Amino acid sequence: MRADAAANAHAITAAAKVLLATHGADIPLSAVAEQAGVGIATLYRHFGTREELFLAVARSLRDQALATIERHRARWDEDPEKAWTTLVHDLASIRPGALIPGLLDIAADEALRDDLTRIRGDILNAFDDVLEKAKAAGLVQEDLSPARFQLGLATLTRPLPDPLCRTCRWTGSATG
Amino acid sequence: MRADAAANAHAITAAAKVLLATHGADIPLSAVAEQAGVGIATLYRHFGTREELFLAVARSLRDQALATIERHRARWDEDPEKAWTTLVHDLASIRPGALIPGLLDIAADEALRDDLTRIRGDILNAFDDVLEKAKAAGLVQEDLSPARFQLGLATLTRPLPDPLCRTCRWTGSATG
Amino acid sequence: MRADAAANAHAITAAAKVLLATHGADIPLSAVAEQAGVGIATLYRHFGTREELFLAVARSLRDQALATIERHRARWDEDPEKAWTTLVHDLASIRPGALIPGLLDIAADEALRDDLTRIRGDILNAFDDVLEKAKAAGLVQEDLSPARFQLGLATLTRPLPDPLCRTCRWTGSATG
Amino acid sequence: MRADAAANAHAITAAAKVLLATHGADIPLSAVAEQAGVGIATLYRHFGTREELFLAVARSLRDQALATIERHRARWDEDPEKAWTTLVHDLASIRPGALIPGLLDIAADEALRDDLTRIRGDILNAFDDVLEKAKAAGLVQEDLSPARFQLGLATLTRPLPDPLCRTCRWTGSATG
DNA sequence: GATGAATGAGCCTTCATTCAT
DNA sequence: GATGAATGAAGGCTCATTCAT
Repeated sequence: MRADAAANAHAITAAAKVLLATHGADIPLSAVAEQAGVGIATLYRHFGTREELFLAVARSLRDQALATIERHRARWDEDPEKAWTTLVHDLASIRPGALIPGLLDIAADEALRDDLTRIRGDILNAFDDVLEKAKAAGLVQEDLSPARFQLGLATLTRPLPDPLCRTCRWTGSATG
Repeated sequence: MRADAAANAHAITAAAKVLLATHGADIPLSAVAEQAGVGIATLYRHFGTREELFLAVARSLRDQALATIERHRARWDEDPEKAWTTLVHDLASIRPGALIPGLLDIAADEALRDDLTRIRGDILNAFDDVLEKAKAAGLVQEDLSPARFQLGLATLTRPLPDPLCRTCRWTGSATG
Repeated sequence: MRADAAANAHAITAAAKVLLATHGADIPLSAVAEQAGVGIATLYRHFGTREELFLAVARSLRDQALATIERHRARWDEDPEKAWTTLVHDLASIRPGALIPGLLDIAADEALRDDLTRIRGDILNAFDDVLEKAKAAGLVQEDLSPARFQLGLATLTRPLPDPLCRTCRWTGSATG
Repeated sequence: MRADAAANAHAITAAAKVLLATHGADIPLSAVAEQAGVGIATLYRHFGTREELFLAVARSLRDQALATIERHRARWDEDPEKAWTTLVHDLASIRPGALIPGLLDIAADEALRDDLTRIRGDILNAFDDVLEKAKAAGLVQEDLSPARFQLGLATLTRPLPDPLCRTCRWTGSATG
């Protein structure tokens, strides 16, 4: 039964990640539960509050980001520019921006703020390393802080609230 | 009483602009009405639907943008770089990103899509002119399309949903 | 100006009659005003309350009914059966049923009940006459009271709330 | 809790039947919920939309009607006239007219029209049988179609919108 | 542990009615 | 006299959260 529970918890965060990335942070939690294939009560049993769920998603995204950085560590010496470019691309494809509005709610919660700060610290530390290398290779401005870099990633990957990315083409030339 | 009504309509769009810019597009319309100092029914009398209100805001932002561009036209010959920089800054301070999610809803509405397209066309035309000059002065890449430029402005000025920009400082060095 | 006002009042009751007959008594008074080509405030100036408007409609319908009866009086001696049949048909085409729900609201109002009773009395009196003749001619049951006759007319002419008399054919053979 | 839920669903349709029969189809659903002793959200959980609730009521009325016809089947051979009279009386006491305005809304809904048609078909079939017998016994006109018979029942049992059946006695002699 | 059911609170929208011009 | 504007109250519906099985 423990395994079942863990599997459910995982399915729930996975579902939340998918729905957050596509529809933004305003999704009904019942939609997350449905997407995860569990009942709404199960979701609440595992995460207690909406904020805790989002926090779990944040942890998961952090782990993805750290793993991504780790994965690129080797390539760095071969071809710094290539390494940096693909790293940024891969980090962006995690779509950290999707979580921002949700995380603001967490930051508003006295009790959860510290958890969030810790998660963010992990990320900033990892960014620090990698930015050093990038700066050494002359690939980014000297004064780009980890926080600033993170903000940029988040800003650029915030999802539109969904409905019709099809109908409404805001982009002109895709490469412009 | 015609004057009163016009004043109210103006107060409502002004309130909507403020609240959209700070809290994003998910605000209750009752909050807009309250901020404007009118009853909710007055808001609906003037705008009929949430979409029409947002469309009015979009028109207002367009007018601001066009006026901003106009205002910078003179400076252009003196100091192109300065002109371009301040123009971009001023356009960004209109915070076009605040409206995006709201406008998506409009674009979803068969009946309002054309209005939206027209508004956007006005802006793109104005951007076209100004981008030509900027390209001529070597200030932007040759292949930056008006649509792409607009997308960039909007992406970068999307507001956080609010609660506590105080508590949670995502930015590191402000200039980084 | 007096003539204008009277014309407006008349236009309003006429509009109310039309809308009541087709959509039932739940119509917005603003729709009545619009149909009459006047502002909503004009409607209220003339009728004060929704109930008074309906009362005016009731008076108008009463007048139509009385006039109808009068009109048939002559024919009675020639051909009683024909007279009775066409009379009933003509009375039904006034659609008294359309007003019933509205009149119930009036009857609920202490102050207006008497007006309503008086109007109804006029009708019942007229029915009394005519029913006597019909009974004498053996065209209706002896025990049909004026009130009962009126109730029957009203019941049978109550309008459906409108939307789709087209889509939904409740009637089978029209003559069955 | 499955049993509880079913009991609630039943209580809700029962409440709806009562309120529809007495106040007509314009009742607030919150009143239905209250009468059923449940919260408004419970009503919506069970029925989703106002139309679905009314459809459930329609099904219930159909079942009552079919059961009523079945119940009278035996008596038919003994005393056809008595059987027919009491049958009609019992069918009328189901007050099918109460639902008409509500059903019109359903008929307007593309998705629900078929359900409604099916329910109605069940009733018409049952009427067909019984009308045959009545015609054989010379109790009704040969050309009375089931649809026409149903229409008559519905027309005659449409409830008044309520307020004060006490104050306002539209009926004269009850038997006239 | 998992689940569906229940619920109140909240936002959207409409309408009867009043007011100022 | 006539008008459009303003407004609160009410009903429709959804969602986060809790409870009982």
